[in-house]
This record gives sequence, structure tokens and C-alpha cells, in this order.
Amino acid sequence: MQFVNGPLNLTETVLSGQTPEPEWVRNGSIFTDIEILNGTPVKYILTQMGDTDNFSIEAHAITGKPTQHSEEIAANLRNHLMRVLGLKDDLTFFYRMYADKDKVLSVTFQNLRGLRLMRATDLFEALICSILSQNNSVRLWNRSARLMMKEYGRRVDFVDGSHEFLFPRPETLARLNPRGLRSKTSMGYRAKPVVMVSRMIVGGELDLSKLASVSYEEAKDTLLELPGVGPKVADCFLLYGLGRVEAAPVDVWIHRIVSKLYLRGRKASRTKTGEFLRERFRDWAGYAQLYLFDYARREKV
DNA sequence: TCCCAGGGAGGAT
DNA sequence: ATCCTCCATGGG
Repeated sequence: MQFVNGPLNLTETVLSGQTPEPEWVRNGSIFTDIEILNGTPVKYILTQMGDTDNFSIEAHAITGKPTQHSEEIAANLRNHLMRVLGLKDDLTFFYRMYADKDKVLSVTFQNLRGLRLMRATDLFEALICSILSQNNSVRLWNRSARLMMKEYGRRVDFVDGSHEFLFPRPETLARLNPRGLRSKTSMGYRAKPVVMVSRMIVGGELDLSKLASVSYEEAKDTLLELPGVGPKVADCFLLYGLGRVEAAPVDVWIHRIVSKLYLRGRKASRTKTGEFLRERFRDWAGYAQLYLFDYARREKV
């Protein structure tokens, strides 16, 4: 890949529980996802070649019609991967800056080198996934998302005979009875806010794209008005959906590890923990949070 | 059986 | 502002 800043660990990145979209399907070191690229559904199969620091990404693209221009699709896919895998983020700079500056954070660099922030392709998808993740495990919210796609998403057939289901549109989810959605996806009480937010978008009360052009604080205040959206889900959407790298979602893992590693075991509130991360790491707060989260979860701190 | 998972809402203090 | 309790669901 051209114009990549620093290393990549594709497996760690995809499996790190981020909420821009449902986790890509994994088969060993091969990952599969589908996306609408320039109006065309594309199924792509990825493998990282080489190693973390000297890599390339091998990609096979499969489309729905045999007549599409492969060069254009390849270019679209390249742009898509650059964005969704955060390949422009200057990880080398990040590591260098905090190697001396923060001995706590830099410890996590050891095993997580090449871990990157993913970015959403679709804002609605990112918001719904973030809502599903509340008080839930990565495994379970992904299961609910997949069930929802299969039940309510548009089916796309590919030239190799396979088929996939897209993430449902807000119009579709807005029409549902929350209890029906709940029974088919086992998302529990999260079904109600999922439907309510969908209805707000369809009704024009909520325009997620508008949040991209306002300040972090203003966007967060707007998000906190939404049902099922508190500080953590709002920050997840700001970070993974809108790409606001100064956002630092505070979940149980971050709350624990920041208290332990930075505050000598003193328990700060979740609000204070978020403020601490944002003030300390500024434009790298999202990355600091990602590394501390993955480290905490991996080490079970 | 209890506790936990990338929490949020509503209420009481 | 901070501290309850409840909210579904499945895994350990």
C-alpha cells in the first residue's frame, strides 16, 4: 500500500473490538467483508503479506456483476482500505512521541505494534453498532448485528455464487416493532433505542452527517440526547464513526486500567477518566484509549 | 447460582 | 455531582 504511515497488524486491528461496523469475518489470517463502493456492492477477501513493519495487503474483490471495470473497483477498494484501516495515521510518530513521554502507554506498544483505529464507512451503521455494544460483550453484540443483517438487510448475490447481507437501512429498522427486533436478534433491551434512533433519522430529527462539521463538545451534546446513547457510546461514535481522534470512550476496561496504571489505584469517576485521557493525549486520545483497552483486555488487568 | 460484558436511564441522596 | 437499581442476553 502506498502512503502508509508505519506498521500494520491486521489481525489485531480487526479483532480489537472496535465499533465502526460488525467485525470482519475471519478464517485464520484471511478476513472477509462487504461494502458498497461507489454504489457497487463489493465483497473483498484480505490477507496481510510480509510482516508488521514491511507489509502489503493482498485483496481479492468479488462483485455482483461480471461486467464491472476491475481497475475502478481496485482503486475504490484501495481508498476504502486506507480509510477503514486508518492507514494514514502516523503510527511511527505516535510510538516515537510517547516512547519517552509516557512509560505506561509505551509498554502497550510492545505486543500491539501495528494496531490501528478503524473508521466507519456508514455513520448509521457505526451508531447502531455502538449502541449494541453497551453493557455487552464484543462477541454478543456482533452476533446480534449479524442476525439483524441476515433478517433485515438487503441480500447481495456475487458472481462466485455466494451471497451476503448488507447492514439494514434506517428506513427498514424504523418500521419494526422493538419486541420483534429483540426476539429475532437477541439484542435485549437495546432493541428499543435502535428502533427509536432509526425513526429519528428517517423523520429528519437527526442528521448524523451534520455532526462532522461541529465541535467535539457540540457533537457529543447532541449525541447524548439520543436514546441508548450515553458518554461511552457517544465517544465510540465520535471516534469510530466520525473519526474524531480526540475522543476516548471509557468502558469498564479503560476505567480499571487507567485507575490502576495512572492513578495509583484511586478510582476516578468515568467522567474524570475520560477528561484525563483527553487532556493528557489530546489528538492521540483515541489511540491511547485503543492501546490501553486492548492491553487491559489481553492481560485481563 | 452468581458475576460479567467496550453502559444507560431514572431516581434518591 | 455521585450513588443506587434495573434493564436482556449469553458465556464463564
